[in-house]
Amino acid sequence: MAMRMHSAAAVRNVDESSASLPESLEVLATRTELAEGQSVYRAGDVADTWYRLVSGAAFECIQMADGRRQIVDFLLPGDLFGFCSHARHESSVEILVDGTVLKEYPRYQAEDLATIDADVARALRQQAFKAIERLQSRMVLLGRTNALEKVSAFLLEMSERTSVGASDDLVLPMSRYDVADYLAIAVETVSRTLTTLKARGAIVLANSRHMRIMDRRVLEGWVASRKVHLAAAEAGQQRPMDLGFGRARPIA
Amino acid sequence: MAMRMHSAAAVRNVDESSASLPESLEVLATRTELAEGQSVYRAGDVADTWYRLVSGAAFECIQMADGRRQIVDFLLPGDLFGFCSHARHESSVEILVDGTVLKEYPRYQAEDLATIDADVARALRQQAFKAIERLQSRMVLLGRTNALEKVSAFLLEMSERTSVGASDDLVLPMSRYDVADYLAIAVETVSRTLTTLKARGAIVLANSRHMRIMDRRVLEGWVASRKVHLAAAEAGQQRPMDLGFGRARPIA
DNA sequence: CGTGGGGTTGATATAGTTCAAACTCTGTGG
DNA sequence: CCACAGAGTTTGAACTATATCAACCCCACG
Repeated sequence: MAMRMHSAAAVRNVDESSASLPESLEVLATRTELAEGQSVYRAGDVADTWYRLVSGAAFECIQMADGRRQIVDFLLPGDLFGFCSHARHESSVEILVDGTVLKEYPRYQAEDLATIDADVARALRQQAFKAIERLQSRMVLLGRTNALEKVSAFLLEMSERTSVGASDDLVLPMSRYDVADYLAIAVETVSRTLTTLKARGAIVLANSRHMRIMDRRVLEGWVASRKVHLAAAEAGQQRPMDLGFGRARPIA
Repeated sequence: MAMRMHSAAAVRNVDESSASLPESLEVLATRTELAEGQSVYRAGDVADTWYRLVSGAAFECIQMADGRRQIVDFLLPGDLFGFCSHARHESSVEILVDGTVLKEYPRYQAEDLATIDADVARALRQQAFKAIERLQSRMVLLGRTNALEKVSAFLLEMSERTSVGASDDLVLPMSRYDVADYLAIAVETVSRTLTTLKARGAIVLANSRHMRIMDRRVLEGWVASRKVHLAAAEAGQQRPMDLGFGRARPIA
């Protein structure tokens, strides 16, 4: 099971910082450290715990009847997960890198606390709303868009989520297979697309997981799936720049 | 703008029933009736209201820079929407059928109420969790799966969400274009796929929006994207039945 | 040094997009 | 009341992006 270690994924730690969970909730938490390949929970398990990833990385996925899987989200430091409106989980969560640390919050204790502490309730609601928005953005990406758009947007997303500052260095904690199941394209297509982006000078690969973004513009140029009001805010010539064979549809 | 009326979409009313919002929240609500084509809110609008659709139908969509749009959700009676973690909306909501009724809840009053009334807080959280699960299921559908799977799953979803009892009659409140933008496939593909399903005896079309499901099994047979533990529960021979040219991948 | 998982690259097949045209239905105006 | 108009829908034909199949490379590890 355990694969060999790639250059220990340089994902920042977010201990108390970005997550912004009230202290009253934090005292309920238990700390756990897990190894690569271990699962936090599986589809069908009782959903009696919420989690927050402190360091490392994981993914949440849904297994399908025919053996395929869809990775629904990559979990990075600060992310809250394990929410479920039922008694049992519909998805599974698996650890991507050795030594991933997470905090566990007993669900019913936390819910009880939320009935008493309005701050806790608000924080939870806020986290849920954020999750909804992230899912919606991801739907846009999954739905439309071609492989170049998907991979470009993926790199930008990961860059934004994992980098400490505005670094252009990017270390992916997941394999090409994982990326493929996240973007819902074949591994081969992921690989080919990265090669294309490399050829266009958008990125440079140190090794398969470690890359540097050389030209964000090229990546952004492919992402037509930006929401309009955001795109509009960028002013100027933001029409998807012609990269040689671009064929953005006529603007309605 | 206003298109002609199709046989007034037979969508059930869910007045106080399924929604299960606490009475204390309900007293804040305002009732509004809207016509087809009107928008409830647009991307960029201030998000100071939550909504619940009482009767009729609407859709939530995200407009993209190149003119395409992704329909993120169809809203049917009982559905709560308008949640937003920011101050402004990232998506738009448009009415699909004339005379759609919705209730409006002032966001900040509702949030204040949630800090006092734990029932309100719990109901909101629960609704948010449900929304997350629905979005995840939809991601699975969008991501993988071919046109037949998408359309079949769509019909089953709509049948489940709109029918009062276990009726096999299905009246779609939306156009083929809307379906296409929901499933992220071309209109032509939607049309062709429906024709295929008709030819296979899965459905019968009264008119373009009104159909009857003749053989649920055929539809379900295409939906390999069922989650495993659900599919497993169905026991027996649930391997995607051979419909002539099925080509489910080998089971890992 | 061999093994095996991950990754890349190539050749081929195909599902779905795109372009184009015809058809259906409903509402409108002469 | 019928003809016209136009959106919505269906069907056809050609094209293409991506999946699929297959080979190969690379590197860590035993």
